[in-house]
Amino acid sequence: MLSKIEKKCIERGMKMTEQRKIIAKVISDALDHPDVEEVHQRAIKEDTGIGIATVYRTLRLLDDAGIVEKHDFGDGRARYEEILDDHHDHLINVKTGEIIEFVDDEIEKLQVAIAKKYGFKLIDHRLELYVIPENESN
Amino acid sequence: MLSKIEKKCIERGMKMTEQRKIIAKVISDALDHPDVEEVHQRAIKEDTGIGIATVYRTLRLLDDAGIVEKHDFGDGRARYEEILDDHHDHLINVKTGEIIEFVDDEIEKLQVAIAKKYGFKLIDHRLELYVIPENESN
DNA sequence: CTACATGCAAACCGTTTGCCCACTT
DNA sequence: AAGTGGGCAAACGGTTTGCATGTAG
Repeated sequence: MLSKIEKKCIERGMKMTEQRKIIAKVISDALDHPDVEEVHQRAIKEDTGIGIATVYRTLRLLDDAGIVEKHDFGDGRARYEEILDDHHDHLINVKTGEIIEFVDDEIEKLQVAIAKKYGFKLIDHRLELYVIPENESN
Repeated sequence: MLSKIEKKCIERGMKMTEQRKIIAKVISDALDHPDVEEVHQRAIKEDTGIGIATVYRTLRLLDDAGIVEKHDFGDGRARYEEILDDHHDHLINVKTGEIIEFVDDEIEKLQVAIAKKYGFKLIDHRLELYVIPENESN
């Protein structure tokens, strides 16, 4: 009855405290890209005692373990999401802050090709499209 | 004998003080993507008195005026480069910190198409390829 | 039982801002 | 001469860390 994210944590050798379980669950349940503050708020709903420092520490651990991905969408704080099998990039509606996930195989391939062209191997990338609703002027 | 970056500043209504001229020149002369500290260091070589707050203020001004572009390559501080006619994206060698500029029209077009597909207009994007030398393992 | 995790508050670090003086226009 | 810009140091906001205590393995 361990969740799959908890299993991953244990595989990576993490000591699973109550707090870490809760934080892992919050991330796993999230449908969005919460920042640390938000993860903290959600965690607190399940166990009042969790400190924000623990959230920071755990999120870093999860990031290092390759279980979550840390994003920086340019608003000054980090946002997190669980790494699942499906890779995707992000489209950010700058009017509303809404974030849409998308995949485009062609772009993915082109990226690898570009890296190769310069003699490198692509190990990571960041592609973010900042957009506004089609009809609006500014 | 005004440099073209200075001309742009004046067009945008900036009062051109000695400090701003120097900072503009530093940016214009830069072949790399200096952070604020680095711009400050280079500026100081031409006029010992420039304060770092002025560098921050001027860089922000230049960014707002669309004369420079502010980048965040994930190392915790902002980096700047002059906006010229050539648009390009960045390839970052994570082993050395070296930054290579590249353009790929096909990727550019695909981005516009993706935004459109979701009903948006692309106003900005960020594409960064994090790479390592082709032969190295990690 | 011991090494490691937590909570709290203080420290950090890049960046911004208030204040008062200096300079551009 | 008037109003904007600059320098300094203090404030800020997100994140990290030292320390004493608690807890998973």
